[in-house]
Formats: sequence, C-alpha cells, structure tokens
Amino acid sequence: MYTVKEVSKLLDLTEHTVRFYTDKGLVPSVKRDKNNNRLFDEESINWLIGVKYLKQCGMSVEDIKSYVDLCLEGRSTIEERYEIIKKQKAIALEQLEEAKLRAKYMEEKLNHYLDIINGVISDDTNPGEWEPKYANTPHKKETS
Amino acid sequence: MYTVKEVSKLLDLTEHTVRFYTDKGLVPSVKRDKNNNRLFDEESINWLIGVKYLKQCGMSVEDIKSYVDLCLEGRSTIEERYEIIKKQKAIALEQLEEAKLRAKYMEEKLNHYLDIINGVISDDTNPGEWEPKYANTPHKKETS
DNA sequence: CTCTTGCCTTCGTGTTACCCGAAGGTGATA
DNA sequence: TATCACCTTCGGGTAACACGAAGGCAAGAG
Repeated sequence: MYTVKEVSKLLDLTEHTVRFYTDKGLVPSVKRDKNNNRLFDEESINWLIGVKYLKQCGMSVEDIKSYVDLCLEGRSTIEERYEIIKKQKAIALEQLEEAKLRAKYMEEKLNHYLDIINGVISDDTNPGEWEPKYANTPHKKETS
Repeated sequence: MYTVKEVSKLLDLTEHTVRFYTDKGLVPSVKRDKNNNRLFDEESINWLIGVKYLKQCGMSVEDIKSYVDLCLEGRSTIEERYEIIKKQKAIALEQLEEAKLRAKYMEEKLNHYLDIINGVISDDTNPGEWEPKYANTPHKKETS
C-alpha cells in the first residue's frame, strides 16, 4: 500500500496532481486509512497510470472521468471504450511522430550552435535567427 | 507573405494562439500591413516553428520570450542559448521515450479490448479495470 | 509525558496559456 | 451599396493544476 507521496514519486506526478485526480474520481479503487489518508494498492496505481497516459493524449479530466465511469459499468460498455481507446491510440501515434521531429529539431539546432561556437561557420546566416527547415513537414497539434 | 489564418493552418496552431505569441513578442520579425494586419514571411514562420517546439518541450511563454531576446542580441549570447537548447533537447528525448511508452500502452489496451469483444478472453480478470504493467518503467513528467 | 518532526488533510485563492465572443474596421465581390 | 470574409482589439472565462494556510495524527527524542 502506497501513500500519496510514494505514488507521486513512482509515477512522476506532483502530490497536488495525485490528490486532484483522486478527488475527481479518476482512481475509483483508492481507499482511506483510519486517519483519512489516501491509500493506493496495485490496482489504484494501474488506474493512475492509465489516467496519466490518457491525459497525456490530451483528454480532459472530465472526459477521463466519463471513461472511468464506463469502465466501472463493466462488459456492456466495452464497444464504447474500444472506440475511445482507438482514438487515443491514433493521437498517441501522432504525438510520437511529432516527438521525433521535435527531438530532431533540437538536435540540429544544438549542432548549429556548436558550429557557431567552434567557428566552423560564421554567424552571418542569421538575420534574426537561423532555423532548421521544417515548414514542409506536418505540424500536428500536440493536444496536451 | 502569410496571414494569421494561413500560418495557423500551416503550423496547426489556432489563430488565437498565433496572435497571442506575436503579441508576446515571440515572433520578432512579424510585420503589419497598412491595415494593421499581421504579416508573416519565411523568417517569421521559422521563428514560430521554433517557438512551437520550445513550447512543446514545456518552456513557458515567458522563458521563450527571454530566449528570443537572447537570439536578438546576437553572437555574444551564443553560449547561453547553447545551454538552453541543450536542456530542451534532453527534455525532447525524454518526451520521445514517454511517447513510445504511451503509444505502446494504448496499443496493448486496444488489443485487450479486442480480445474481450471477440470472446478470446473473459472479462473476469477485471476487478475494476485491467491495465498493462508499466509500474516498473520510468514515468517522467511530460512538461507540456 | 510533552514536544518536535513530518506526513497527511481540506480549503481557497493564484497562475498560465490560452479560448471565446463582442464590436468594429477594411476591402473585394455581386 | 450591401454583403461577405477577413482582420483588428478588448475583456472576461476556463482547465488544470500550483501554492500556501491551518490543522490533525503518530512516532520518536528528551
């Protein structure tokens, strides 16, 4: 059994956020001890991991709450849940592509700065600021 | 030369956001036409792309503004800018790893739902909700 | 036994990064 | 000339926390 603090370290969320999520009903299995402290078991942690990922996909707390409620209703809502996860999976894949571009951009920019520092190139390609060329690549929204 | 609307489509930002960024001084090269409309050239778009990526790395608008100001000061601030981008690159790489885990999670969850729908497995592994096991993998903050 | 430490609680306001809609100007087209 | 379609500024609203205050409970120190 884990406390708020332990869980927050485990999942790299702030304690505020963990309390916020539990208060909003996103972690239905969370219990309280005799002093009213939140207590997380493995199941609660699994819920929280799911919540964290759904949130990173850009779902609002409200929508995640609806999804959690669907889960609690059991088997009869499976198709609906399937559609939700299908959509979030598509978003996750878009985010993955965007993350690759972002990492590549930062790397190229860093190399450019290195070249300037090492005097490999002069700075006069810079009317304002040089940028790697990504205008033609897709720029999908990071719905976070 | 592009209008706010065109730029917003090109970079997949809302028009509100594009105006917000320009008003905050994050796109120093943006001009106005005789009717006071914002006008973006290639340089402005490059700035905006950079701003977008830095923001996705979790930088605040305020910090991005500071960085832009450093850029405008020219060569003398190159080491400082180097350190900033180095840090953001590290963050971008963490985000990339996290994005992979997230996509994998969604895929496994979707497959699990498919198994239930197809009757391959019964739903009774589900006291609350089944989750793929990721508790032991690192859970870094998505500073977005 | 009391005191301090440290964790937890609730509550309520503050902050960031927008979102949204109102009110209005401009300029090309019908 | 009227209607679009676009732009502008402005001001208030919102989501998801962040933060701090005020206080409860328990365990160890002296």
